Amino acid sequence: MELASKYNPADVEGKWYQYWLDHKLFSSKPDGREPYTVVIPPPNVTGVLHMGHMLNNTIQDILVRRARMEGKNACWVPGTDHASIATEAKVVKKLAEQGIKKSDLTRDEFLKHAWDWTDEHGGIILKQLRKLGASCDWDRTAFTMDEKRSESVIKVFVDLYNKGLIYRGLRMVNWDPKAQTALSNEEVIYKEEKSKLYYLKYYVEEAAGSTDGEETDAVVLQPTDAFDATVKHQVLHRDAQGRRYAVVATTRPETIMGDTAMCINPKDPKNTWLKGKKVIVPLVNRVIPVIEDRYVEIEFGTGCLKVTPAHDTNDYMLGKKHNLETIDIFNPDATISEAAGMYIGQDRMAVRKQIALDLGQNGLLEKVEDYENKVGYSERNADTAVEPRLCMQWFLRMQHFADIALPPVMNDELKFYPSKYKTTYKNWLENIQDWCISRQLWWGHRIPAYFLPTEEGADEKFVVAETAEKALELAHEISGCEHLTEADLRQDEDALDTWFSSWLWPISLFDGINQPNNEELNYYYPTSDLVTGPDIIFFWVARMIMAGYEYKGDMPFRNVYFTGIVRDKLGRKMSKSLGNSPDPLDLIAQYGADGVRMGMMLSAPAGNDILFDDALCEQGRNFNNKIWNAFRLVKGWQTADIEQPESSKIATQWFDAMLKKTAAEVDDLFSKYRLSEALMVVYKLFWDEFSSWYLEMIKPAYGQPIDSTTYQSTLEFFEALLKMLHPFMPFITEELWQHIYDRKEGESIMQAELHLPAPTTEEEALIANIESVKNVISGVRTVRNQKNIAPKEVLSLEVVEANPLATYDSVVVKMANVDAVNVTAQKAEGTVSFLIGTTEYAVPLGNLIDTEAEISKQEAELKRLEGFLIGVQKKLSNERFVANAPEAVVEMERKKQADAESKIAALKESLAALKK
RNA sequence: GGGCGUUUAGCUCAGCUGGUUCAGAGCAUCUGCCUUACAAGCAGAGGGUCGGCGGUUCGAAUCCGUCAACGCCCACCA
Repeated sequence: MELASKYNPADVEGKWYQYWLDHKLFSSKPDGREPYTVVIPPPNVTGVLHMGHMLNNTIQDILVRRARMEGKNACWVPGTDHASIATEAKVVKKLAEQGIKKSDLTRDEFLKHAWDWTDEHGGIILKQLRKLGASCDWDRTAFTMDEKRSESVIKVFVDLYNKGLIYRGLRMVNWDPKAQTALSNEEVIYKEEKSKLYYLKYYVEEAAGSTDGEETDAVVLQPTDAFDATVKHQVLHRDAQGRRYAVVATTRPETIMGDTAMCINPKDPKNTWLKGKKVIVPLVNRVIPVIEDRYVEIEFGTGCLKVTPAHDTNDYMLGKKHNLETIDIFNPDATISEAAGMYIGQDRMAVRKQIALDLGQNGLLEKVEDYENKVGYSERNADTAVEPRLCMQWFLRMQHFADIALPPVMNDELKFYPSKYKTTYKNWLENIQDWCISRQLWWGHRIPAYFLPTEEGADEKFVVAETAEKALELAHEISGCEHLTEADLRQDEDALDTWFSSWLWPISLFDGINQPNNEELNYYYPTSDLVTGPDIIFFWVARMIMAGYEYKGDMPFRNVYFTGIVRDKLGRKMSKSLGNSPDPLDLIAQYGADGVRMGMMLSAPAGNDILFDDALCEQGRNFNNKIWNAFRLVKGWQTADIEQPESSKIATQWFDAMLKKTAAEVDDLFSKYRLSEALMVVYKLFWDEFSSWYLEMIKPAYGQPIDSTTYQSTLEFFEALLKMLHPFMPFITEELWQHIYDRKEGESIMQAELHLPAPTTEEEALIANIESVKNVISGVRTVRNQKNIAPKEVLSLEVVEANPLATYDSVVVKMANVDAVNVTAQKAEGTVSFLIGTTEYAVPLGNLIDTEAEISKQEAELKRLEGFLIGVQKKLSNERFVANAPEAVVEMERKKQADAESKIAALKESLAALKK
């Protein structure tokens, strides 16, 4: 077989992926083996692969492939999410481009368009995952809106409603005016923003000619005076005509049309004069009462708060408490409504500017200050500020769920990696708020609530049921009206929050809601590892834990591995607008899937953000090439029935030990989810130990055959290395595994088991000895480098007094290219020497030696050692150290001292000889 | 405002419950090599007061306190 000198991923990746598919190697069915289950975090159905997916799915694939090779029944279930709000927005946008407005379509017509869109773009991302090598059981591919999943969602909704955990109510919710839907608290992202603080004048409504005595001791401020929040006395404002007014600081002057009160803190000395008064809303001229509530911060602004119950969560709370009127001045798209009485139909942001001008012109604006505050934005429409809005929504009571979901995480039954996220989780659950689960969208699971016909003005009546037929039965029961038909019932228009379906994912994928305790569910659940980003810990992870305990009575997964966020090499988040996000498929085309996978993993320490750099993929690609070429070398050898050289015998024993040692390290690292370190360990094993040391030790002279004993061992080692690498680099390892021996059709490295025993004490000792041998060889090579002696030129090596590594001389002879390792009592003249441990080695160079340089080198070393010795002696002469430190530590120091002394002696002797 | 985390070589990071000559790895850099698997390579080398200060200890990168910088999460100050 001819092998090119460079590995070409494109030649093999597609071939092996198809092979795996053809032989159903990803497929899993319950059997007697231990299950290993992973459910994919479902990407948006119409999305495309980005670097975050790349990282996330590479990690999952590594875990799954490794588990499979450990003999577990590995099952990785793929699927997609309908992503209600995001997908609906995309469809609306596409329709708009065609000149179609959503409002012109019926629900069914719109859904037809949405399904068309989904069918067209859906699943692209799953196809892309195959390029990466993802070993998902594709036969199990699910969609959050497919039949089984939809049925599960509806069933759960009805169940929770019947349990009294779901309720419907008029509440202040986060409103996305662009998508025109409510959002959950978690879907709102607060951003620090530069804005203005407007100080508005609210004149006091004066009974004609009245003055009262309350203000006699008040300080009268002129409009030009500065405000001082810390004042401890009454502060009263009068205009030129002597009229009294209060000043309110607000960032949202456009909401004054909705003001129904002004609020002060009852303990605020500045504003006591306002107690019991009525004030006039500027421009609007509506008279509103001054109410008192401790909620108001005395120190903020002037201590006066305008209360707009319809448009601010806190104001709403105040409104309820003080029985205030609620005036909703916005339309659903955040333009000003009829109810406002002015600026009707204009956008809120435009009105803010306009009203500031109008207030100023009417002398109602005291001043404007620059101000930084936080404004909530929709997670899905980053440019749209969320508007608090009062409307009827469906909610899920969360306290019950918090109670069942907190303990297992806190007591580590369900483990988080890294564990710092336990705190985040705890914090959220302990301050849990009810979940707004309704969305004013069509794309999603429609809420199974059916309204009965009601007379004008009467309270709405509704029933909740899985189907319209069942709803009708219930309707008959509660209304007592037998003549109601399905047509009389009106189903709620709202859809459910996307996460209301994804929180069931680990159960619904095995149809565990529709068929509780079915065989598959009982086998695969709880799943093993969940790999996801910390940004969806509340959206998804926490809620899956809740649903898991509610509907299966058990955790949905045993471990959660939180990945970092993929950033560019400058540490910036990858984003479309910055254009700093490479297309993963381009990278795969350039470096190969294995190269990109390795590039991702090299930079992905658990829990830290990863700074992605193409250079890492290059490193990955180079490694592929290294593996490829090592294989070319080995496969190029001819075997012969000749005796195994001593050096090869040592080498095979040593590398066998190295394999065992490294496998144990890798096991340990995997158990801690330190995958990038595990990869690094295998990388070094292959590149440094196997390629640079082992293969060089056993390499026959050019054109010579290799003995078959060594050759067989080498193939075994190679195979073991491929297996260790396979989870990280599935394609190249399969390609070479198939070449290394003849394989039967259908066989795959995927199923090959790798289990190595831990190294014995003797093997550990051998490894340590070979480390010393390598140092000796490096020592000789350094001498060559310094003296510019070609590797080809044969040198001699002397060991002074005794050779503790004599057993391995054959290796030294071969690797350092020396004729022999001779023990001498006294170094010959004209040698360059170096120390390995306490043993002195010398390379005779005759007249090549530069005595001066050698002397200064050795003197420097002597100086360093003497300094070191002083430090050790100081330590040992410290009585408290000798008395308090453990015996082993003291003993170690004594050895250091002895070693240093002997080295110093050797150096001095050597220097004396040089100086002769 | 509360909480969490980070700070170690030019870059990205290891260094676990203080003590193996402990200051490490990969990449990058420098020097010399087209040596018959691989220049996407080989052989060597240099590089850090472990963020600052203080403390505990015989002994601190490691434990405690404090300050600083950066990052993230949560929170109803208009």
